[in-house]
Amino acid sequence: MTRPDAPPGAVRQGSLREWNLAVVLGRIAAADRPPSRAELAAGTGLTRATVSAVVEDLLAGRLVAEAEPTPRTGAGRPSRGLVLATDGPAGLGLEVNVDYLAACVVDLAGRVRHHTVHRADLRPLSPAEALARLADLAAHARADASRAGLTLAGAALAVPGLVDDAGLVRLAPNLGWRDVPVPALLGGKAPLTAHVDGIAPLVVDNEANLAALGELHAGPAGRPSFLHISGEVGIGAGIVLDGALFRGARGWSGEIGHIPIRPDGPPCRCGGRGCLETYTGQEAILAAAGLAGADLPADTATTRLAELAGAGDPAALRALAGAGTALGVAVAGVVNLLDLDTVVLGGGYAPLAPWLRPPVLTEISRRVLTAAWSPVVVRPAALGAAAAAVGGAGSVVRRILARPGGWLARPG
Amino acid sequence: MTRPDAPPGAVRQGSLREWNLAVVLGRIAAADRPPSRAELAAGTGLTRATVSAVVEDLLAGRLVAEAEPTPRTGAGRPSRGLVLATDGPAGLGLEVNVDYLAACVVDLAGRVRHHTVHRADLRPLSPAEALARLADLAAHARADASRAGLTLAGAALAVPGLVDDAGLVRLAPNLGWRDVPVPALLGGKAPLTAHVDGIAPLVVDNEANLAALGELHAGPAGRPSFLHISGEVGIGAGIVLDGALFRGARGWSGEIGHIPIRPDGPPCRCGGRGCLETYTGQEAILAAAGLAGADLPADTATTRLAELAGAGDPAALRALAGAGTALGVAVAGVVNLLDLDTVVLGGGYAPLAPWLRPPVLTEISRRVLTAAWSPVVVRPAALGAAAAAVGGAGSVVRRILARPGGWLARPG
DNA sequence: CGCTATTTGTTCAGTGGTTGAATTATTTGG
DNA sequence: CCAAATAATTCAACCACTGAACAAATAGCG
Repeated sequence: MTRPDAPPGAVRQGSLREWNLAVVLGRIAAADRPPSRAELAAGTGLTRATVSAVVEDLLAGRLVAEAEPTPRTGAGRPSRGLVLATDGPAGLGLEVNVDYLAACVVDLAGRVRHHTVHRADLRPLSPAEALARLADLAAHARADASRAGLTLAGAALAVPGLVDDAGLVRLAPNLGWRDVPVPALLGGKAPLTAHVDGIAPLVVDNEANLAALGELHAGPAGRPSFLHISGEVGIGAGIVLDGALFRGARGWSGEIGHIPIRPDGPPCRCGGRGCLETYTGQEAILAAAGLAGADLPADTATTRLAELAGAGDPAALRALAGAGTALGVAVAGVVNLLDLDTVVLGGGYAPLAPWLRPPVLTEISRRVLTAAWSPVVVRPAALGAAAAAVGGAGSVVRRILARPGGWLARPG
Repeated sequence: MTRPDAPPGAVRQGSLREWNLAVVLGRIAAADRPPSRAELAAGTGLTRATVSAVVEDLLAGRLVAEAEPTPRTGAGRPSRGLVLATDGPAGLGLEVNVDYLAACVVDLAGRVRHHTVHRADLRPLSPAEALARLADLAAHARADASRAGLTLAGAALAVPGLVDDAGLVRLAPNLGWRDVPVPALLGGKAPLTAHVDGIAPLVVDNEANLAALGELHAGPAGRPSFLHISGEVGIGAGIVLDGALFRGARGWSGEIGHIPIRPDGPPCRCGGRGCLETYTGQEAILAAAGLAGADLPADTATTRLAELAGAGDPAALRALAGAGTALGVAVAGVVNLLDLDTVVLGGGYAPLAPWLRPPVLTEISRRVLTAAWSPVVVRPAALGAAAAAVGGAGSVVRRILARPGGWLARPG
């Protein structure tokens, strides 16, 4: 059942050590309390001698550190717990969205060590201007990280749109961007991050994908499968299957907004009819709640809607119930198809979760065959607003954890 | 982008060789013409010395053989091409379905070396009786394989229903089975297959899953993503993502039949309303075509429907157009969500593909955002009726190819 | 026919990394 | 203060890969 796929590449001599570095580091990262070398040996099946040698490399490379000795536990020589270093490599997470910019730094242990959000309507700005502002935030984050002894090993930028492999933003409708070569505009002058073999200096990715990754790493260890729905102007989803983000054949998975709800429903700007977005998109919900004309920034309008619903406003409640039912119909189909056990309401849906959750659950229990056996969890996202930036930064450090060889081999 | 997941297990000394055995074997399996040791060395990055040593192990273990020397090619010592052995391990594939039993043997190279189909209405029989008959087919297949010099290394049984990890058939509605302990009933007396470390002697799996695996292995090499739809009485789907079958959080993925098409459509036996199955299930299509009362076996009825449609019968054509449109609506949602590039019409849909394909394509082009960029292929299944048995047998040999160590370490 | 160029496959000393057992280090308990 | 217990390190042995030299087998050419 595990890894039925053919091995991708050959294994050369040194790969052995590289692999075991990753194994031991992964165990340290996944442990709930600092493990000793002996426990690592027992857990991995390696000998204590090997674990000692591996750990020595990791200590020298500032990837792990020895924890403070614990008070006392039993007889024998006390163990020295190992923890992920908090003064080694870190990831830089960036986000451009319609009404804010964000930058954050996440260390190896997954802790957010720096976080700045710059609120502003980005739509009037050109991509170059917006990215120049973002570069300022990034420089500030970099300086802050440096003061804390952290080295930025890579960066990930979240964009609300379709991105290709080279970091070209094909289309970000709500920003009004089209074919924007982000890496050239952002990293133009000096490189943002230190060069680390195997880590891309800047990855540009869809906001929904990175937010889903953030949710993945914020949650418990394991290999969960869930759907993370980002309800913004458009509705995007990040799909995590067996603990890995699934990007699709061309990297464009997650277009849940255009799942048909009623084949002959209202026309959608995608050309189809009755797509989910026409029922549950931000504009549709606000219009149904009577907030259409207000022309507030998206963020404010959602907050307003939540306030109205909390106060019992009938139009707001009706709008949210209708949206939740449509969302539930779509989600039920997805859960039936993929057998997911968790659905996360993120982005603009997170603050509306108290009102969206019940109708979604109703549709799931009505339509999902296996819901009776084992229930489906529907919950708001654990990470807050700028989840995508945190998720992006986290994806950088996760890659270092998965392949520490590149970091250890660096000149510095 | 490759393997961002943490390494699952530690790497001990001997794993190195084991891994390289799999790498070299995988290259031999994927090559379009028998590769030489030198070509393998160049392709894998290993030294010729290492490849020679690895190949020696594979030859000794009857996993590969040296091909007949080719006429002539150029200067230098002639190379000795390597091919997968056709007298080594093989997989046994079995299938229980509503109106037939099947058994087949597939060798390492993926060739079907034995295939028996026993047509009979299985519904009147008890599970024990049906499985006793299947055991006869299996014994015959085993004897035939033995005569050909093949050793059965494992078996896979396809069942049209929900199966749990232990091989217990929770529910197979069309067979009328519930909580049937298949392994105990089938393998009761003597083991079907030789014991091979790392290969389960008998895997019981959903028919749609194994049929999708068959389609995966019958297709070109690579890591494709596609949806394989088995249209029988119920509609199941096998989901292949990045070249691997996706089973879902609990192993129950693929319930495409209960994707909502119209939230307020006709009631479905699942308890929901307007599920795909109520539009495109075999019963629904036959009823719409006016073949409902005939009470033919499912297989015959489908053939009849294809004949009528081929002769231009208006009711049949109308029924198929309607079914295809509903199917297309569901498929469009799936393709939007998962960014698949291929949809395979299998099972009972394969013979109906000429009529189902056009409306499905219409809905996709109308509703899938990225269809304009890069088209979605909709095609009938390459494997015929008993695709699931072949797929199951193939999954056994694929596992040997992926982890040859277990086979090589066997006592015999 | 014999020689050279060329490519394949094997042999062998060398090396990196793991193994297993012995050894050292550090604490608790009597 | 010593024995028991557990943690971590040291070291010779071993396994698998590396690199280079070597043997094998063929085509081309005079």
